[in-house]
Amino acid sequence: MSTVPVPDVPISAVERTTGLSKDTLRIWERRYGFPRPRRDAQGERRYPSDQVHKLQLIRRLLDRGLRPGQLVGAPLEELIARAAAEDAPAPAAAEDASPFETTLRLLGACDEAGLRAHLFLLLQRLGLQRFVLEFAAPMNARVGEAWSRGQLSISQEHLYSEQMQHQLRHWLGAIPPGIGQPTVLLTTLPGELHQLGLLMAHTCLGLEGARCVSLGLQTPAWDIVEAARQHGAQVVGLSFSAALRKKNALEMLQDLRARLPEAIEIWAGGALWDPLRRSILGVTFVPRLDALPRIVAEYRARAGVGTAAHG
Amino acid sequence: MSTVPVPDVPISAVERTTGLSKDTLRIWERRYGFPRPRRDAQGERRYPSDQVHKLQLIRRLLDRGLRPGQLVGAPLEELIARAAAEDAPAPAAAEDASPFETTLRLLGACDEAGLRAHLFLLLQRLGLQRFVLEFAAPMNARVGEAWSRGQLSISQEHLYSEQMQHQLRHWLGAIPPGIGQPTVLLTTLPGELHQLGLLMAHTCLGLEGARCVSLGLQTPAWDIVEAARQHGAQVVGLSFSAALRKKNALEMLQDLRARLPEAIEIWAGGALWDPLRRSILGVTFVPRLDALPRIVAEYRARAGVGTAAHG
DNA sequence: TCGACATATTTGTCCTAGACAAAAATTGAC
DNA sequence: GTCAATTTTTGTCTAGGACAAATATGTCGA
Repeated sequence: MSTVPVPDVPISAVERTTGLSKDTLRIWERRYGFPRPRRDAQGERRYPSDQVHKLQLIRRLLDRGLRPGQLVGAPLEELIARAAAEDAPAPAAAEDASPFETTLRLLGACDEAGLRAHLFLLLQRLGLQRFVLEFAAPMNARVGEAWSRGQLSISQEHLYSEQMQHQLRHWLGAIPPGIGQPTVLLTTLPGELHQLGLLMAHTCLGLEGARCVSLGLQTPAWDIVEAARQHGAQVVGLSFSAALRKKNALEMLQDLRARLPEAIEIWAGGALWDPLRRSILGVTFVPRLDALPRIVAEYRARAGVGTAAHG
Repeated sequence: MSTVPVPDVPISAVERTTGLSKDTLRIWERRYGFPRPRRDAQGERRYPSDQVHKLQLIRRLLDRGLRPGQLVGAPLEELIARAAAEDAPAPAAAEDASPFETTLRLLGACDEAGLRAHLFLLLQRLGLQRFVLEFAAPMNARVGEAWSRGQLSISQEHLYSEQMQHQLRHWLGAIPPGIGQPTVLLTTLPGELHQLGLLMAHTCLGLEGARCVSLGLQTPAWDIVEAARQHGAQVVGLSFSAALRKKNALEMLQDLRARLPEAIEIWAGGALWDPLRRSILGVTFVPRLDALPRIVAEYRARAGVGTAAHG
């Protein structure tokens, strides 16, 4: 219990905490009658915290594929029931002792030290490549599911991402700085917030002997073009997560393809690509991480270059 | 030269790449006559790329403290002249061989391998603590300056951040997982995009023997409260960069303070705090990283606990 | 010359309410 | 069942007006 009362929040704060745009919040109010914020002295919207919580719950359900029309107007109890209903099916399956289940259990318990040790041992046991391909990639999907199902909180998902990043970056530093072919410039387009996909791709490409230069998240298209030139990259590697809006992602990708010299390839991987794969010429889609070795090999055959040792 | 013409971009894309809100873009157009986008078949704004570039230049000048009224209406040449005028004073000073100058030179040359080696050697020479306090902290400021002065591109700044992150995370993994006092939950508020500050704080606290749990970037206030409870944190450590809007930052911080149990302290550090330091009760401001040892010591004295060994 | 205070200007965010296209769901034909 | 055509749903965009917070300018006194 805090002594200071939690004040009703303005629309900008709700946009921040729920990820719903101001426009969306206003039009839901107009169409569905919810949320129904109070107004301050200037007539501006002030959202009570219970409405914000309900909006966050709605957001989670939306991410699971439900539609606003059925959710936004519904009473809170129904939302909670729906959330519970979707929680039921999955957790029944699978062996409890698998690395996946263990990870989820440690996350659920917020056991940071245990998680760190678990990931470390797993990496040592599998080796870096198998750790990434056979554990990290499916584990990411599991964590994402568990989060959207409400079984993990945002902070627990963050904890997972942070620990996994530590492991990957630690061992990534041990890969000899590439002098091989091709030179891949790794980054994401603006708006993308998920680092893990990029880091895993970096690891896989590094293990294939490619020379990787990573710019981290959110590089604007124009700067990608500049950087590709400056680093002498033959390939631009992009990572996408489900969080990126489809429409925006497509536009940005087309834009980048148009600005980048044709000789430089674009390899795009990550989530959310089923409807988009066909639509852009000159972009190689990486369906899964374990396709990267093949794609690198094909590139080398096409470009007439060998591995690091021969290039 | 690309065969596909670069398409004019919609307002949402301009918002993303320039950081100027849609409202701002529209009102500048109304007030200053710039930008002046074309309209598509539906009457929606389509910004040509040269206008977007000019907007990015304006944005950079705004960050240096100039005001929109003098910039937005001005012709491109004047903006470039102004940018050049502000570039003049700084680069004259300082020894060329200092680690700072060397880093900037390597960045300017986009020499990733050289940068990596330089940082590695520097870290080994100084040790982790001095590397963070005496090199990384001032270097960050230098890179930020150089960027806002237009001497470094976005991609070069990203490269710096990425390499520095590698070094810090690599050696952070070597610090024994803390069992000491206090337990600090490290994260940033939503909207924050800069990781380095958080990582440096993590390193400093780890070296003081505190038990650190990092959630990475952008944890909503409510989830911070939850996570602090679950991890048994005595302190929530927050990192702020200059990019975060002042008003939003203040509001979010007040909100968090109100929701968090009084027994849990908030330590806030980073840029942009001069005007805000006094305004929030119950928040300890960390003026610079090298103040952390003192703050930790004071905490221990106050709480009547020793270091890790005694706690 | 400098600081403190009152006034004026600048500037970003919020408001309303209407329009429309892309995405999703539904219907119909085969 | 599968594919195409239609309807509904849904988010983003538009316009100009309003206002308060941030910043600049002017005035006074030390």
